[in-house]
Amino acid sequence: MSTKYSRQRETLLKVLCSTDCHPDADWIYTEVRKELPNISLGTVYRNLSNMSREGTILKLSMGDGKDHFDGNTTLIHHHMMCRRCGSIIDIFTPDKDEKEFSEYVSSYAQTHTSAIIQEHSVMFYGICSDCNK
Amino acid sequence: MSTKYSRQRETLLKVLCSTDCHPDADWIYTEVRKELPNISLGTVYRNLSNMSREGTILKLSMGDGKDHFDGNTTLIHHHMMCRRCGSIIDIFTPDKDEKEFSEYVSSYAQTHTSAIIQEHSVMFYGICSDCNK
DNA sequence: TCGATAATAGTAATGATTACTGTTATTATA
DNA sequence: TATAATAACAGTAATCATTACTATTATCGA
Repeated sequence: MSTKYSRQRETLLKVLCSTDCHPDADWIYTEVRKELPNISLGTVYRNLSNMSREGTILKLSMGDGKDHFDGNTTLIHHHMMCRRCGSIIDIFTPDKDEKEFSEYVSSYAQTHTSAIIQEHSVMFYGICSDCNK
Repeated sequence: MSTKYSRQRETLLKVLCSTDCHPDADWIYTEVRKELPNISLGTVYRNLSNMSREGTILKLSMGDGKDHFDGNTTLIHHHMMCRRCGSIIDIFTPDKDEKEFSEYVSSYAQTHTSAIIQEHSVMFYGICSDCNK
């Protein structure tokens, strides 16, 4: 069951990678339809699900009832959800700091449990700079 | 609009606090019905929502499509979801370490963004000790 | 005891996501 | 290039978690 090319998936990925707004499936659906008016919502969901499972994109569950997606997987960074406007913003940190941070967080948990820690995700909540003006 | 007592809420809280399995709304509904057979699912959701907003209980969004709840808010701890069985387990850490950890995580983000960081949640993913046997 | 109203039960509605099915597009191979 | 196998699709129905609505009930202060 090798992966076959599809224009739908290519376009979807292009749309997702050209924004930093961490959209949900419906936003992506709306945007992709501007280029492929007949794409189906199921196709959007299926591709988002497949690509996040494979690690091509990132799925974010921030507790607002729907999943958000991030096309930027090359540059490690964190996310904050604004309590006022609901937007999700990136928090970029220097690579060297990030390595240390990630190591600290995972080993912090690993030293206190007999389970095997494979991954972790850190979510921040607060007020974005736009809402704070 | 002061809060009035209700046996439904009391029972729900008692049920939630007497387990460490981080149940979802439906599990809680099933359990509470053993004591209050006529409680409605809406009442469960409304109370879970109210109590987590007030901080009486904790809502966990771990990315499996539904919310989980934790009645233990007095002892700060972390959570890991098992990739194999889906269960959520607690990771307890010494109080002094926890303070330092929490401070480190939030200041790590705060020094790299102009947004106001208010809270953070750290979720771990891996294989629980039961699944690792 | 009574009145105001918070909370409820029961049900309908919503919103996000998944499943299904017949059709289309991709790709390896003849 | 034609063909055959099948991955992916469009369109739609179904599911699941959650919220909204409404008439009734329970709490609680006066």
